[in-house]
Amino acid sequence: MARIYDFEAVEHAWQQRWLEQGTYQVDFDSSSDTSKLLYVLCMYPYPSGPAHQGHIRNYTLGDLMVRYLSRKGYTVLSPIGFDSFGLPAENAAISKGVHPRLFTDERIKELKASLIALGASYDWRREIKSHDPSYMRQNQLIFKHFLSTGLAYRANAPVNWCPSCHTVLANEQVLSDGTCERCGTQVVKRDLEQWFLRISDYAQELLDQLDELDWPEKVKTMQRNWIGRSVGVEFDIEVGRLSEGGNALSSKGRDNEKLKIKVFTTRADTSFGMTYVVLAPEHPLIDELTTPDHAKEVARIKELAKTSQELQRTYTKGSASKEGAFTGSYAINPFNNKPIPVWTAPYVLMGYGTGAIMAVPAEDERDWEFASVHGLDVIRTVKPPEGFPNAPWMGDGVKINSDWMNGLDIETAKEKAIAWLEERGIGKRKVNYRLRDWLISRQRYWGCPIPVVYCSDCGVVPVLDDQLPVLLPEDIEFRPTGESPLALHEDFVNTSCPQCNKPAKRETDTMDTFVDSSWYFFRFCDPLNQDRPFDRDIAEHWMPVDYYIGGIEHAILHLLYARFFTKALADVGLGPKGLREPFNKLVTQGMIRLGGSKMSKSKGNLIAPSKYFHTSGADALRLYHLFASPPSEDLDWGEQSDEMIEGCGRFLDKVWRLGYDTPFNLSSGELNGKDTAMLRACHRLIAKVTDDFDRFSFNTAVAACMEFSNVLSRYLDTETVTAGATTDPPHKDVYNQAVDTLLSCLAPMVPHVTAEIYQHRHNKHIHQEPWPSFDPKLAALDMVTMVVQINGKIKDRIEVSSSISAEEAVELARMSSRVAEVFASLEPRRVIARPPRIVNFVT
RNA sequence: GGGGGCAUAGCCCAACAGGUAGAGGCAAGGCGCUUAAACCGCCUCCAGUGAGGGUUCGAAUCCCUCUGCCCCCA
Repeated sequence: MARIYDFEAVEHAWQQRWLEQGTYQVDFDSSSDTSKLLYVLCMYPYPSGPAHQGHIRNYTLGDLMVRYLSRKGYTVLSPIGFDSFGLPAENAAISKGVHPRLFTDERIKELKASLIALGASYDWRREIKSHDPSYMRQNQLIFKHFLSTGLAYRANAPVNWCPSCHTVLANEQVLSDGTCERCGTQVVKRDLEQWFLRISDYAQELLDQLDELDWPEKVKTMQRNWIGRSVGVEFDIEVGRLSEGGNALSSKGRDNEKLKIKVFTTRADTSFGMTYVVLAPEHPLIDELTTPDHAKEVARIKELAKTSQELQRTYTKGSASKEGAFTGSYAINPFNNKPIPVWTAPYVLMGYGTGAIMAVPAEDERDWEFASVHGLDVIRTVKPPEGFPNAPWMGDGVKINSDWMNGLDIETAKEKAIAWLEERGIGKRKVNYRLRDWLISRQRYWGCPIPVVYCSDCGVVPVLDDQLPVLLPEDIEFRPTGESPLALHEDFVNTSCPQCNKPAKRETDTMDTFVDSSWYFFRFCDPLNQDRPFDRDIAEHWMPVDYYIGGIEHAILHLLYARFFTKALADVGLGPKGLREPFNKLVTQGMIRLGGSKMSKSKGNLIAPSKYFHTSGADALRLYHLFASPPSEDLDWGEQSDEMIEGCGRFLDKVWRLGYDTPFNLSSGELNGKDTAMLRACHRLIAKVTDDFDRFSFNTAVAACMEFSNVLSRYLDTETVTAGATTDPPHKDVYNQAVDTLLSCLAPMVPHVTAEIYQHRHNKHIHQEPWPSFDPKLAALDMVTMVVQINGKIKDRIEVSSSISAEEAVELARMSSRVAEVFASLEPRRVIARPPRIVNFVT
């Protein structure tokens, strides 16, 4: 399709100019007016090669905000970097034999080229790459701070282990049937000593401070659910003296030490309905409580738990969820001193609460199903509504079968039950969180090494600061089995103890890449700092991020970890003291879909944006992304997308035609009615676009510009004017103002073509011009159409002044012929007037 | 299984505090321009808002039920 300007040349020239002149470089200056500093940030990308449509959408939105806010007089920090550690690079190394570093650097180059070709405005001096040694060094310094303050610790935790590949798998590498994605072998759980960050210490604060954030409610809700606060009680259940045959419990005869099972419940009111106890198969007391005649069954359950994923274990209808085994032991319900059987089942997880539950089948769905399968007792303690079927009842009701709780409501009974346990020293009120500590160990090569050394004499010793960063060895072998390459690298593993200098072993785990992305926004404020991750004062001036723009898929993990890091950094003295939250306003963009599913590399349904740079240009592609749907909605990439992008290109051609060459024969006399109408349209456009930008409604801003261009082209009537055939030519000043207004409003969205036309017209840089202002009086319409209704049915439309009073409006409406007809003989019962829009008569 | 979002013309989408269902674009068709075509300009076509109920003078908008699609959690 032929275009009237050479968009590739124009776009390339401006991109070079912005790069060479450092147009969007900003610096912190203690004299700057801090109220005029803004920080606009798009989530930094994982470098997957040339940009995909999701990137284009994200970085177009961010760039628009940067350019718009700059012109409103703010100093806007707009950095970009690359989240460059991660599994894909390592997989490529295994399958293609490319070194992850080369692979990654190549892809960063490609992605960076796409971002430049998109015309996005960044302060490139601040570019960060997570795999850059200077970034790794600071990452490791932060880890050491966390280690010395107890925020980082080591503990045993189960990992997904592929027995055939001899390797640890991330959850996403385990298929839904529990097999290894690479070799198809059944994955098992295996305990490993691993590193954790104590995010759970911050659970309450992470929950509370959500209230203050200008984030989409949806994201806040997801985080609340993820943190999963529940209030309840933790109490001990003694293991009793009865065995199955009614004989004294044989178990190792520990008379003086009664065995106790600790359970957590949010429904202490149902304690009288507790008919059994279930331990997680990994529970430390399992072996002690299992009697010899049940050992085989219990062993089977333990094995089952090892090989199933958490999802399968807890899923109500899942195959593993109803499995379980009796241990042979009995516990004593402290409320009524009755013996109840102790079971073990995979549906109870060791990682949640105490790893043991009191089971109340009558008031819990999963317990009910389990009890039905295994023939366990059910005792209702809440009276279900009349006619309720034979099923668990979780709703409100009066307590029954509960001794001294009978007749109470659930809330009161809960309180009394907790108090009862506390008085007797059996239990304690407790707040429990679903949020668990963050496991950051990855048994991988392409990540930031955890900077510690294991010495047989000194134990766990952090690597000295002056020996940081611990770098990844370059000469590394990647086995197709996926074994951790670092663990196999003798020179890397064997080192000396920083304390005693004796031979020692290096930690071979690397950090979860979410660690890298949990503080990069701080580093952007002070990216070259060698001594510290960043200077606190400088960070304090830019932080928090004013607009954080990124995909909804990061609603939970990344955003929660980044919030945690902000608090933790402040608490260990690295971050700005009072800064508890990193992202003030969050803008989440919807996904790009193709054929109903998410467009992604793994699905192989990418439509590469690069071709559009050549066929329609970056401006047209940007405009399409802004125009096609509101940012937060998903965008379906369909057959019409190409046509719409072409349409956007046609619109830019039109803008070029309207503005590049000034037509001849313009008037310079008095303004006539046509001229003032055009002038008012200018003010309306500025008002509309400003408002739309402020509320992230870019699709309507584009539409307003298109509408305006139609008005302008009708006003101009180019053909007639250039032919000199009109007796009523447009006014020169009005025409110029109209073109400049259009360019000005479009500039943040389509930066190249507007810059080019503006340069030609005024020899000035449009992106450095102030954002246009408007006169609200001129922006308002003076005449509007008022609707006259009778009983809500439209009877007439009248042109009225937009400032009409209610009385005048009713009077005019009554004079309307169809209304006058109806009300010639009867009076309306009611008149509703909402000037200047509507008058409604009710008979 | 639980929570959330969305549903308006053939398609993408507007309608901002309940007040004229249409701003803009894509596609289709027609006319003009042209030797012809493309480009360009003008015009036309097309829905009563997923279904049903409720509140209201008035509902795309608020409430309830249902259906479909998507997302998150289990």
